Amino acid sequence: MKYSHKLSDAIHILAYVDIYKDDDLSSKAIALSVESNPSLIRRLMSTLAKAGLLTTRPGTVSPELARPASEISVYDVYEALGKEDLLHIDDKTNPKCIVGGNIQETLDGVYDKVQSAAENVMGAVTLQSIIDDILVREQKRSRVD
Amino acid sequence: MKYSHKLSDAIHILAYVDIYKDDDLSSKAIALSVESNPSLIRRLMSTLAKAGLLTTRPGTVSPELARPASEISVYDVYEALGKEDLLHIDDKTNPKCIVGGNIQETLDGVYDKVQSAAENVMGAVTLQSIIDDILVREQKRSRVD
DNA sequence: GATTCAGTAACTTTGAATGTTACAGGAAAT
DNA sequence: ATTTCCTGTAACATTCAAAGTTACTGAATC
Repeated sequence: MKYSHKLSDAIHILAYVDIYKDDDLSSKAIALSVESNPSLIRRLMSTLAKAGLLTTRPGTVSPELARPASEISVYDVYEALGKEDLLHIDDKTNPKCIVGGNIQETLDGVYDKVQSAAENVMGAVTLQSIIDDILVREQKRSRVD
Repeated sequence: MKYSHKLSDAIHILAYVDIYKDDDLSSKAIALSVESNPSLIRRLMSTLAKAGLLTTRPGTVSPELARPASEISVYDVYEALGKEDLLHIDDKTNPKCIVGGNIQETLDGVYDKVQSAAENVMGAVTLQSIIDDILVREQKRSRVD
């Protein structure tokens, strides 16, 4: 398939809303930063709002983080977007075969462990740390330029 | 995109080769178990052979694990298939923006940590443990049937 | 040399993602 | 209150990597 970067874009949006809180936060302005289109940004923002990470008011340009960036983890964003599994079993295997008939459940167990490990790391990274990292990198950039 | 289950199928093949080592190991027979087609199986087996996990001889039905199942990890298989990243950054963001210009590198760092955690778990799971799990499940199944 | 099957290349189909267009409705300003 | 700007959302189009398919070459065995 096409690779998804929904998670990256959602984090981008949240970081943008925080960093540019006193500037233009319209979907159009954010779309320019993401290099995407306003509709996609609104869709993502709507999802984030429904998950309680962002507050918005229809008709107004007023997105805000629903809670401090230090209390939003990458896992929260990942969860908001529907927790797309990282690995996928093949759910079409021959049940009459010793391997085909059992491997789905076996791999489910293995993939669950992989998934949990990944989610634990996501849970340990806050939006605030991402924002800080972005700002530090920006300072380094402007020093060189 | 379509979800990939290459990893699942590759593990399926290796488990099959070990469990059915005294039976028909033709790509056709394995395809019946995977419920896929022989060509796809051959492609995957070719990749596994090139990575040194499987030995084959052209023209003969003689696939064998290149080393004991206890010495092959899920990570080895994952690596053999090209280590497809689990999370993907959006590589098209506006470099003129504080967020767009830095978030790719920031997220690279975060995703690397997620990736490593996932790979560590994969490294701790052996093909042998998967085979054992399959066989145990099969015994339970036949007891009930 | 006929048959079987591995190995591989080229092409088609599938499906989930992003991109696009359009429109109804809320908010603010004049 | 009507104009303007924006959000929220639905419907549709496009993209692109995966799996599926077909076909061919060449190795091994009989």
